[in-house]
Amino acid sequence: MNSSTEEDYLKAIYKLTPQFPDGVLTSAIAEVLETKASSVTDMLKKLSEKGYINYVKYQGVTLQPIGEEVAIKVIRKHRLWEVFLAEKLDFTWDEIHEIAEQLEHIVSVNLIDRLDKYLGFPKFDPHGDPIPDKNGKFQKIKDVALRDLNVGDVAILVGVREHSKEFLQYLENIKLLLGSKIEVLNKFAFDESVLVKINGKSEIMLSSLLCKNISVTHEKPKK
Amino acid sequence: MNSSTEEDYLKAIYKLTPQFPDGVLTSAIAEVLETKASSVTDMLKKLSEKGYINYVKYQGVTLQPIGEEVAIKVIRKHRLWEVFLAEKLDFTWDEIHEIAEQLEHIVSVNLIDRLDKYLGFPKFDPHGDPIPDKNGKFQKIKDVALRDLNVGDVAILVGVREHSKEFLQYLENIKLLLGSKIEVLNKFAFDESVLVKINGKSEIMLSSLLCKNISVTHEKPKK
DNA sequence: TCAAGTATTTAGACTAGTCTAAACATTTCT
DNA sequence: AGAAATGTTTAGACTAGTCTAAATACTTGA
Repeated sequence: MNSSTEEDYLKAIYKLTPQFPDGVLTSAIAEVLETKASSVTDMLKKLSEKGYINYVKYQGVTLQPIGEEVAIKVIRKHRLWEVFLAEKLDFTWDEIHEIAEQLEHIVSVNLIDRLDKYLGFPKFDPHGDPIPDKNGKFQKIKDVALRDLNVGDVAILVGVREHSKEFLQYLENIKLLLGSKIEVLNKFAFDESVLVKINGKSEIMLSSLLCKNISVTHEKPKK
Repeated sequence: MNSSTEEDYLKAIYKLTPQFPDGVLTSAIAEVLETKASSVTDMLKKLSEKGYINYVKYQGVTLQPIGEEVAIKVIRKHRLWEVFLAEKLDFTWDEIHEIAEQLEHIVSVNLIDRLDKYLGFPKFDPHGDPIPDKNGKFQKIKDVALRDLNVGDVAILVGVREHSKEFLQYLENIKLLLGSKIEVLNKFAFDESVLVKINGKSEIMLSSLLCKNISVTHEKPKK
């Protein structure tokens, strides 16, 4: 059994792995967990002794299969609870994350599979991120940043790459939600802002930073 | 903000208060929390300093209004989650308690009120215990132990006074559930066992211990 | 290649919660 | 009332996790 702190570390390492393929750095973990590097070092030693990770002093850390399994399970729980909060309890995009941060650590053999069934085995969470199934498998969606579309392209919003309250609240405000249709009307090179039409209705100018953090695809993801 | 350990202590004190009206004893708290008396003493000092309880060395402890409020909130959360687990996820009577023990500590201003609404503002949990509303008010049901009925009495099962897995599993097995109709056919003085008919169908002999822990009433509780 | 700068680890201290063993109160029994 | 039994508290130690400050390793760049 792992403590919820251990789970948080494993999840953080898992999420950072794509950016640090040959070893996640201590400082990167410290930053996402909002803690100090020295605390991270302590925990890495512990997780290494327990066999969850491969840790070489000063060289960063990679997950062992068993550690990845734990991380994926936590992510599965997190995302299923997010679906529950959004669909059943009508929480908005920006509210669900921090509640799910707590719910993801609830321990029960059956609970999460029953919840999965109750929700109809959803494949994506409310932010468009894929939900691992019972066996830890999930579909990787081939998405692209809104920034990389060309004028005239039409796409569907399938995910966000940033989960801050401010960002998500802004998207809710302008009604730019999962599944929204986005047409690129114009792109302005000088500040990299993009003029789009949302769901064939409202036109709005999106900043460079915004466009970098919005994932879109030409195909609608299958539910 | 209170830690979940503090919440557990306040809840335990609250539940023990009826048995110890002028001061819950350290040893009683230690027993229900499955911990040592010395640990309890430490925590009582802390809760006392924080103003949640009234603690006099060697004299036991009573709740301050603010402590009672915290306890009732935790109980509200516990019981609402139990309703969710039983009604939405089809968990059985004996499984829901330990999952709810974890869920009761989830912190969110809105979560529990939304859950309450989603469940249709239930007044009783799956064990027949009343659920405090938003303001901490709840109906006290006037129940009586099955043991105290007379031959010929007919009653409805409205609650249980024991929450062990073994006890609850037994009741599930013999289909003696919340709302079951119970007719007292005979009482045997030598071992205080009772012969009953359940829902007008099966006849069964119930032991003294069982009858002590089953709460019944002549009126059906209003949902 | 070696000095300077940056990142990481170690050392030692702190908090929350727990425990055992010893000291101290309270209750009970004669 | 006083001794014995029981219950409670204190003292000191332990674990998990965190922190600051100092020491150490790695990286960069002249």
